[in-house]
Amino acid sequence: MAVETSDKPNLPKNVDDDDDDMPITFKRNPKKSPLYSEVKKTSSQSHEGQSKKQITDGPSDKPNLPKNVDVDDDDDDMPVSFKRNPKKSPLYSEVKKTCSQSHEGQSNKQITDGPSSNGQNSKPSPMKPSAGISKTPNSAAVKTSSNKSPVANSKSKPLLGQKTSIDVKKDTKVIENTPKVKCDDSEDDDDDKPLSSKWNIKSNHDNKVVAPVMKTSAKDSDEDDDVPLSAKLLRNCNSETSTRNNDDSDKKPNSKVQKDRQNGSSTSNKQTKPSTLPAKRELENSDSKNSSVKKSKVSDSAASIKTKQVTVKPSEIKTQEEDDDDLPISHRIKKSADKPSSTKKIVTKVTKVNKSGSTSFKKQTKSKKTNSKQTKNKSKKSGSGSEYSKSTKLLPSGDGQKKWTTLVHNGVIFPPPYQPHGIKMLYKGKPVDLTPEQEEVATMYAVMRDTDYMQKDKFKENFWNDWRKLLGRNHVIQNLKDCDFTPIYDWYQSEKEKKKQMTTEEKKALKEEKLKQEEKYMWAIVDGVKEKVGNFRVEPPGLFRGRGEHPKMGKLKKRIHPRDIIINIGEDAPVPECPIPGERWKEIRHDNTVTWLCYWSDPINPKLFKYVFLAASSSLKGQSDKEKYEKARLLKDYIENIRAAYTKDFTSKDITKQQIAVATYLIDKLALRAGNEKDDDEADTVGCCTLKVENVTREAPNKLQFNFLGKDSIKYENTVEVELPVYNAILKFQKDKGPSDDLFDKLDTNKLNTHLKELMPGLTAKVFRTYNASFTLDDKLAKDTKDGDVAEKMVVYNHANKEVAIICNHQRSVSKSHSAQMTKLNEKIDELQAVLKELKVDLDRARKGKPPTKSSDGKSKRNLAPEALEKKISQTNAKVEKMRRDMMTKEDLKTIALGTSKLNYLDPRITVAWCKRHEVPIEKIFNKSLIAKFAWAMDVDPDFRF
DNA sequence: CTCTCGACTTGGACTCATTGGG
DNA sequence: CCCAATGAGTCCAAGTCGAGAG
Repeated sequence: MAVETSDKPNLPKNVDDDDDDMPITFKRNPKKSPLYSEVKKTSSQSHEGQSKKQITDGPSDKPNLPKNVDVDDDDDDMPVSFKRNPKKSPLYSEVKKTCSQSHEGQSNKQITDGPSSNGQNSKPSPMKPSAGISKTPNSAAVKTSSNKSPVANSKSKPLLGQKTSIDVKKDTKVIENTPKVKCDDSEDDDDDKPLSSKWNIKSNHDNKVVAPVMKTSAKDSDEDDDVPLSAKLLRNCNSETSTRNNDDSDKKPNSKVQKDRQNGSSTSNKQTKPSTLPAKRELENSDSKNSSVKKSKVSDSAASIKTKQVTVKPSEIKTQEEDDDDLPISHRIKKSADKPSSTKKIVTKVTKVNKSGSTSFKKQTKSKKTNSKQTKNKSKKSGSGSEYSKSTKLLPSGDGQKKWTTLVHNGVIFPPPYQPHGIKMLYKGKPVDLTPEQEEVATMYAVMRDTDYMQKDKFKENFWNDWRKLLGRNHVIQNLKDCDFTPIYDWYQSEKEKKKQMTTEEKKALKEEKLKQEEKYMWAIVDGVKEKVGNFRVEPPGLFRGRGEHPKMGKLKKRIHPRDIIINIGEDAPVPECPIPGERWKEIRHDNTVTWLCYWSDPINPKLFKYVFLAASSSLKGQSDKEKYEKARLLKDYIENIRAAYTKDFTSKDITKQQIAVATYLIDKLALRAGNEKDDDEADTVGCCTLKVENVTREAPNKLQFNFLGKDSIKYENTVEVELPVYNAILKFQKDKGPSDDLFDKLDTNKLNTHLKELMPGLTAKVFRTYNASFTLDDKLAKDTKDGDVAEKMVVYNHANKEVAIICNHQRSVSKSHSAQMTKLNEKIDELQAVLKELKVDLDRARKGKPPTKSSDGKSKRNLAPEALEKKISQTNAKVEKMRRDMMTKEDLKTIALGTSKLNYLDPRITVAWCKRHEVPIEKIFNKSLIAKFAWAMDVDPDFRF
């Protein structure tokens, strides 16, 4: 059983192996119906990751299974969505989190008063109800659900019951008690039972009735919903204070008053003194004092509130946390567990994460609700409509939902002002005087001499246009051609050299200095928990380095000032002091429906913004990451029917439908990106919906050759065998069009996604990438992992990872030294071969009692026993083998980037569970930052399957 | 409905620090 | 111990996608 179970799920993709073999599937199916369903699924998945070029898979897959047929039939009659939804709908809604919540979220947004607030206010409004898509009912649910679970079931049967019950309990607890203590308990529970297990379980159970996933969510949401994660965290943190969420919300109203606070500048002035102020301030006293002083407007109540909410002192936090950071996660977890009461109320990040992780999905749901509620309260103060809020479960992940309750941070750090070097460049051979501003830009250009940009006319042209504006019409310098930047370039090189020459100590000192300056910007306190900030450094000025043939490359990206920056921070938090004397922030907002801490508009394209977010290891990011993977897993339940549906539409008379079907097929099979429309002032790249006729070449009888530039102008080349109807449809779409016409002229990403959403709640084009990537990993690992040592298992993992990278077309440029390295390795191998040869000769001689030959340099060698020689030979052989393998891998991976998929597409729970099952240390696969980022996945059940 | 805005994820290259083989 | 290769971390460009405005 076991075997079967495990196998089944995975089967599908056989990239390498046997695509055709339906046999396998078939064989298996017969046995267990449940399994069979799984099999089927798999089979349907035909994609193959194979080498980029070749993906051949058979279309055949889908058609085969009997079951499919059934399904299909059903489906055919009604839209897939229909069938399924009915059952699920309720659940489903939960999952989504919907939002009917229209409550206000707005209030938050509110803006700032600030003088400066130019028009910017337009933030999105708060929450919109996103409509829950209740519309789509599903009927297929039953089937689906039954299908999937087999695996899980078999595995965890015993556990199931248990776990489940536990879960429930846990949840309950949580909900009910607010007290921190309880929370802790709950946490513990969670820890014991990995999330995954929960999920699995649920899904298993559900089987017959409802789609697993959904159910889960439903459950969760119900229970947990009331208590937002953040709240829990908060509690923990504050436990001492005994502050609760409620308090917060209650207070809010008051806080609202504060709203009027001035923008940072004024505030900052007041605050000015201690730079650290902000950080410290939340603390108890400091606050009260400072706050009153600082914020003229802040009401006392507000201040007090503040105190309560953020109990943690930043400084303290830091210390603790920092300590923790050094520890391995596991330790940290433990530690945190221990910490509780004694230490401040600070919850370590890890703890938090775990917690969230365990329940995150649900929690999230609830948190939203709660949030919305709170928000409302805030703005209006009254309305607690909890019920109301509840109804709004279905929030679209998008926004409108409250993301935090309290947010404290110190803003951003600016690059140092330009230091003129005074080196004169030459114009027509003569030194030219430049103002510091002119020199700064000249230096940016000079420094790029060695890059490829210098070969591009567009780059030079754009640079010249911008620089010329700085020089002024009548400047000596009249054209770029006669400019010689060499002196500046040389100066720059020597500066670089100097830096390199610094002693380690000097470097260290410098580093420390930098750290000291930056430290306060590195952390934010979100709902009482200290979290790392992602990019707190404002981008320095420079020349725009667009990728591919970007029309704006070389343009001057001007310096960003505080007056360009909009700060988002808790109402009760001190506005960060403006680091540049005499300047002030553009605007201060208190919008808790978004996660950014700051933003400014992109100087190159004012329509775009640059945001400062929390780091990937933050729970806010972790939560959404987890949701992403859960959504992808949900797709697993729908994929069969979705495939059946689009297959059916390959021949639809409705051209739009047909295009949607084919596009969906390509996205599913090839993991193409959606392909939004692009402006003319962007590089000309495409995704699925924007494919041009010329990007796809047909090769009879049924192959399609793709060739286009995708995101980041990375080339996508692939020839794939497709199902005949697809081939014919492409033929039809290309007919009577020019090479640069849109292949899918009736389609855009909006329509496509709208359609996808009818098939599955929350489904969008990019979910297929996540799904296919994670599914492939899970499948490959299950299929290919054999007994062996860690190194061998790593090979299996890396191979699976590589396959995913190929599917997703994650490329990297070949390193400059690649060929040199290969040559070197080859030489070494040759050398070793020579040694081998000699050793063999010596062995021969030794066996005959003769002395060894002389070594190449004429020296005589030691007389070795034949056994010793044999040993040496085998060692050398092993060495050669290893080198060969290394070379192959290196050559193999020279253009493939494994990191991207690991970071963005592979559900970490697959990896963690696999590591647990096969006793591979997780550190072998995830580095420190990945472990931090995936903290939410670390307690997954070893039986977890995607 | 379409277009634009806004927020957030994805992604390759660069930079800096660490590592490990000679 | 030294240096190149590796790997971690940073940077910031370039996508995706929801939602509101028109």
